[in-house]
Amino acid sequence: MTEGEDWTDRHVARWRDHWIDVAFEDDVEAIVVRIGRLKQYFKLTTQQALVEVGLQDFEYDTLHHLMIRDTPGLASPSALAADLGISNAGMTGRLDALENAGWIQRSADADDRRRVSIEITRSGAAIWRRAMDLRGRTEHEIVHALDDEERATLAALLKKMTLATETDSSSASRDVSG
Amino acid sequence: MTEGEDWTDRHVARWRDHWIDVAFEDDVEAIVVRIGRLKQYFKLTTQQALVEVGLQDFEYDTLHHLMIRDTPGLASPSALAADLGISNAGMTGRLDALENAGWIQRSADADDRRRVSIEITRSGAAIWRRAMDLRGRTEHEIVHALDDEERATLAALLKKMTLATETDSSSASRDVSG
DNA sequence: GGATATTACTTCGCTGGCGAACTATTCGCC
DNA sequence: GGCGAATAGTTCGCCAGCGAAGTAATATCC
Repeated sequence: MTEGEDWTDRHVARWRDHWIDVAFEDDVEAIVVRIGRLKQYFKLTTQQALVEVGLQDFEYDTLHHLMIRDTPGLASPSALAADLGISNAGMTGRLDALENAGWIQRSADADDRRRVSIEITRSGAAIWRRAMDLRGRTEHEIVHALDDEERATLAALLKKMTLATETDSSSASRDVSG
Repeated sequence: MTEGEDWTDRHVARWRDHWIDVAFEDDVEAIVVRIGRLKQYFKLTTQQALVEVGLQDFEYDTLHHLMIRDTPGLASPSALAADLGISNAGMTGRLDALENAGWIQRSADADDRRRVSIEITRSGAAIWRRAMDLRGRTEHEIVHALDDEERATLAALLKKMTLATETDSSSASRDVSG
């Protein structure tokens, strides 16, 4: 249809024959695989950006989710863990690291002393911003392989699918990372 | 434009104001985030499928990549590690586990005794098939939130972007998981 | 043809994350 | 108002994966 083949075209072509006894449609497979590969690509470029600002993956991930919540820069450990899709135990570890680096601050809640409040520090917010900025560049570049109209179409089609996942009452529609 | 808002709509709306001093376009962000969320959803449903067949994530991942290569069911450890995007050290660990479970078989190459050949066993192929089948169901369901024409459009738009990532000469276009 | 480099894989020490058990606090209810 | 259940977070033991060093075989070059 357009110029060349991408990895997925070759993948699907190679496998059309093998999928005889497995429920399989190439167009579904092609879409799922391309989504996976794009995500992976974004992940790789994000990692490059993180190296530049001196941030590890899990550190950025945590700061990012802390910032994009409805109460930016402020959260409880368990709420943040749920957003991130990690266990509470893992959360404790991440917070130890971040607190140690001076990017967040733990403080005990006065009213309910079981609760701990996580707050981003000035330097935490600053380094997150720097990472965001770098990360955005490659994403911009790739997504702008499409023109304005195509981007709008793509966004709408993707949304139709995300709505399907989010409406789905099953447990799999639980919180998911951005 | 369509019925409701998805998570991403709310996310972008919430953040439009905060991104003043960061290079940011909502349409790019919306696309990137939706891709991430769809990938995450597929990952979750795959995991559910894996629980049903009694396979761990890394086991399926390895068997899958072993099967979808140009030489299905046959590979060298390092080639497979490259496909999977993991280190050779990690590969050794995975192969130990898979060999132990009887799903793959290691054998020394006669010509070059540094080389090891990995081959999938009958039971390895069988369990992979079962997992594939289950995994495919949810993916089908979600992707079929779109009609035939929409799927074709989506596939083409995604391909335009994957081509951009794969053409990109930078190191980030290295092999990526499917 | 023998020293040196390269290649293919494995072993080692360490780290992030998980589930389960634990601690401390608050809620609910009679 | 006091006892059992629920809730919030941390500690503990374990596992998968990483980078670096190690081992063994082959390639290269004088």
